[in-house]
Amino acid sequence: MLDKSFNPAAIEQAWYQRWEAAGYFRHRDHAKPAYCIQLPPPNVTGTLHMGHAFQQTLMDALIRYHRMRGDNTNWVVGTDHAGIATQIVVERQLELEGKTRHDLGREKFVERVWQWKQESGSSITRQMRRLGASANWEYADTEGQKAGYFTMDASMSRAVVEVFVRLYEEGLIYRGKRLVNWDPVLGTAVSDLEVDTEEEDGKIWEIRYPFEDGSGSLSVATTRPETVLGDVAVAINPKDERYLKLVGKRVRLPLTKRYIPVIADNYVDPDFGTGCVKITPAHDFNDFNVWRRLFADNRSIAKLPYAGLLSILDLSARVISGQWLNEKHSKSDVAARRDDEELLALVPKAYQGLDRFDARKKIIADLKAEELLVSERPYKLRVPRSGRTNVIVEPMLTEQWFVKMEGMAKDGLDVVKRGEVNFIPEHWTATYNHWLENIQDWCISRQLWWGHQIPAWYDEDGTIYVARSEQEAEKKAGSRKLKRDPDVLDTWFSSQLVPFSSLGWPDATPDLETFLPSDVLVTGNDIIFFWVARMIMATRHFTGKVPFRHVYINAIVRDAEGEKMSKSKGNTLDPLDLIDGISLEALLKKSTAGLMKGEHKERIEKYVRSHYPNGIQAFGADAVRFTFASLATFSITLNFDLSRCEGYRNFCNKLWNAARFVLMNTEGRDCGLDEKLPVKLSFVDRWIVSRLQRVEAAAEQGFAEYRFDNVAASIYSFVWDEYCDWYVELAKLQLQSPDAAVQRGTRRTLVRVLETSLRLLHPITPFITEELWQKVAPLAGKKGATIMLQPYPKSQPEKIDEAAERDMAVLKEWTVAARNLRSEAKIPPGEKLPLYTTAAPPVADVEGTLAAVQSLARLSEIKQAQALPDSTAPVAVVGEARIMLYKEVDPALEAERISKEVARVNGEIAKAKAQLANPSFVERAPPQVVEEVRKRLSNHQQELLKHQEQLQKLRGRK
RNA sequence: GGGCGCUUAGCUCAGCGGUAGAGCGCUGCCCUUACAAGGCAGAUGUCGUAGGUUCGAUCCCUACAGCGCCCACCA
Repeated sequence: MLDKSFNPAAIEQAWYQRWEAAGYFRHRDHAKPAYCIQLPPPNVTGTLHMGHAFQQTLMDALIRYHRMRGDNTNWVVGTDHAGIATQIVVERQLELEGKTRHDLGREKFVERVWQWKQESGSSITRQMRRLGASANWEYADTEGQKAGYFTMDASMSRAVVEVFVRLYEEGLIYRGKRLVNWDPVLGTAVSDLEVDTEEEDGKIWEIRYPFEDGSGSLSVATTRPETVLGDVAVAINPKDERYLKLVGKRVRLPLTKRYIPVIADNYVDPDFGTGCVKITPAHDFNDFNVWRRLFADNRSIAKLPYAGLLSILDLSARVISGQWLNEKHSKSDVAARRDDEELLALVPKAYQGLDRFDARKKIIADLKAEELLVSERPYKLRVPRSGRTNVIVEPMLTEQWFVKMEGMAKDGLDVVKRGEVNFIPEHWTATYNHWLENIQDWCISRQLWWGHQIPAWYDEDGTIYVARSEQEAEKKAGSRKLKRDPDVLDTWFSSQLVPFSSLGWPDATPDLETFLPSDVLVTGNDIIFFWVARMIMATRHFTGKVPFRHVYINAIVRDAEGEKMSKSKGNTLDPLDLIDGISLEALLKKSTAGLMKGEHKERIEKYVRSHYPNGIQAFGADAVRFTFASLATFSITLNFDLSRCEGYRNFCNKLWNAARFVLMNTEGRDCGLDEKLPVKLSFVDRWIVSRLQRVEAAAEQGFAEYRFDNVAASIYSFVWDEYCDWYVELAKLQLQSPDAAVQRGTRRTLVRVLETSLRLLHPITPFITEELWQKVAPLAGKKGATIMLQPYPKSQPEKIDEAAERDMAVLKEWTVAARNLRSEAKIPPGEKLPLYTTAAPPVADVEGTLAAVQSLARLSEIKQAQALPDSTAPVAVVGEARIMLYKEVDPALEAERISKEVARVNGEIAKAKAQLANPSFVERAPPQVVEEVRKRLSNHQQELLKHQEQLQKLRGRK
């Protein structure tokens, strides 16, 4: 006998281990249709958060659904080496030991990262197992960790090198000196996507630049005064009448002895600020472009000697003495000038060595002192910060590797346009398109140690040899001595290859043939650019195929109030705490662990105490998964509500108890397995079977449309509202039947419908369904080691029985009406009363229906008569019939109740009449709609008459 | 500045051209031998505002308001 209530902890882990050990998660048979999902590989440093749990619930539901449908499923999983994130984690550890990575040296440091990874990495994959993820852990697992592939392992790395070499050979990867976003703390370039630009409160300053000839000055505005030191020109708009005559003149750069020219460029907006812009080409993207347009490729550069690329910051963003970065200036051009000496100290000594923000302060003070500061005003500006360290990035001119994006981007746009890849919900296509249409070349080199080292070597002359190995490079270089490029690749460079590298590419493996393209990618909208777009481009380029057919963009998980989850607010939830439960004390400790500032702590504690006064209950993985499925609409956000989770835990308990009831009434008895014995099915049996077909169809449709909410809701209401609330109650009655064939039919239906419901639910709630199925299935004549590999229920339209559904609707209507009379008349549940009716229910099985109503509404008997007894007892109108619950009640109260009914019906009548009185409605609306309204009107009118009759009777009594 | 999305019951959300739905919450009455993590009954909405299209609009169109997200080189 089952326990009285559902206890998830008792079953979950045991089942998972059994499934995994039995190898049920592996793909099985390449002759069957393939179904493949690629997991967005979580960072090895990561722990499971709500977003993961949500995504993985959906992926697992799809995988389990397709596995049950007999598909050859392969959920390819793995972890990402997460270059920057992981390096930071290990560097922090070293910090605690008082060391930096430089103390260890590159080789030892990388060793250390690997060591860390083996010991504490991939804890996230262990957490995924708690959720029930039926992932193919052994697939592409070259490290034997049962965590899938690792993007730094040998086979994945091989693909990375191969891709790099091929792209280089095709001329799509190049090395160049470009302005890039530079993180001065990490000391590396980052890509455009890794920079978050937020509006912040800052200041804008206006600075005066005196003319060389002493004829006055002009003013420029800036939000970064420290860059004054690197100015090489002042620009105005060529159409700006005010300044046109100044072009070619020189101004003195404040705080220095340099003179810089006034130039003209369309980039300048004459209506903004003073209409004059300082040009700092080595430290600003716009200025760099101006410089390129006007000087770099312009022969007139000879006339503008000092307008070079002047760098004034080192790679940690401290002010240096100043250095010309473009060759023309660094060599002969500058040296030939007369005023060289002035230039020797490009940046005054006073500023050298200062951090960029200290330099800013000093420069402002000095400008003030020299009366060159015109104004200082508060200003909202967009500040670019590094996504990882949150420090302000500095545009820095450095040698980096880039991937040309134009051609691949065009192809990426085409495959989506052609519908080979579809976004779900569809509107994400616009986001994808917009980015690809405006894509810039991708800076892929990072000045880090942890990652795939770039397979490029240089000889002493700086000639580049890109090769698959050092040997290959040496072969190319001949006798020259080589040095390998120290940089590593952007993490996304390897992740973009996952759709094919995980399947064995560059080898032509059977799995590559079978599982590419995968069926659907389930991922967050935040990595459409980082990952989704790049996978599409790379996979197309190297395999000619798309990586996946569908991209399901899942909602962002927020807290119950719709707030972003963040540690500093204390509103984060750990999926494992929802599964296992957690006490308030433990939760408090956990929420405030590892915090830097004391002031947050109080606020977080307050939040936690008020939201989880008793901690969090253990809901179990099934309830958590069901909650995620129910909330998976196409909305952009998902507000995770604990009370919702509790509701679905209750649902699991309901299912558990329904099974408990069924088992109590069927185990050891005749459940109709012997086909030779007669079986009688009532319309109630046929009704529940009919309803089951409809739910099966709804589930199939829901999965096909990725409407997990619809799948969950339709099964939920079937199990609870139909099977438990009505069928089980009526089955109790049928089990009392003296007819063995009726009993047999009832047991058979009870068992079969339950067994099918378990299979229907299994993709969403795997644990409870497995546990119950093991007990229920044999009673339905089914055998199997696991529900996981049983066929998913399929709707059989021939079992839809509309007559039974209609009759059941009448049964429900009568029952509810009678119960309602009881309730309104405040009759205690224990008291049984007779019910009078003026007509029989319009059903095939009148006797059976009346018996059911009598039982469900707790009536002593049902009597049919021409007229109702002359009584003030409560009366209801059900279809053609009037029914009376035979108990004298206060006529005034009863009159009031009926008056309410009359008012409601009158309202309906008025609405219908108004519609029919409109000639154009009657003429133009479809006939069946008009007919419907007519029928509704006539029904309501009849009902009204019956109510009025009763009302009169009651009034006569007063 | 450009783009996308949202606004429906107290809360969180489905519905998207023909009598407004769910979960949670709320109100009564019940520990009725599957389940109090439950049963039965019930209340609750000028479907953001203003126009338009239509026989008919929560649903389609336009404008406006509020909220959210993404992209963008205005110093």
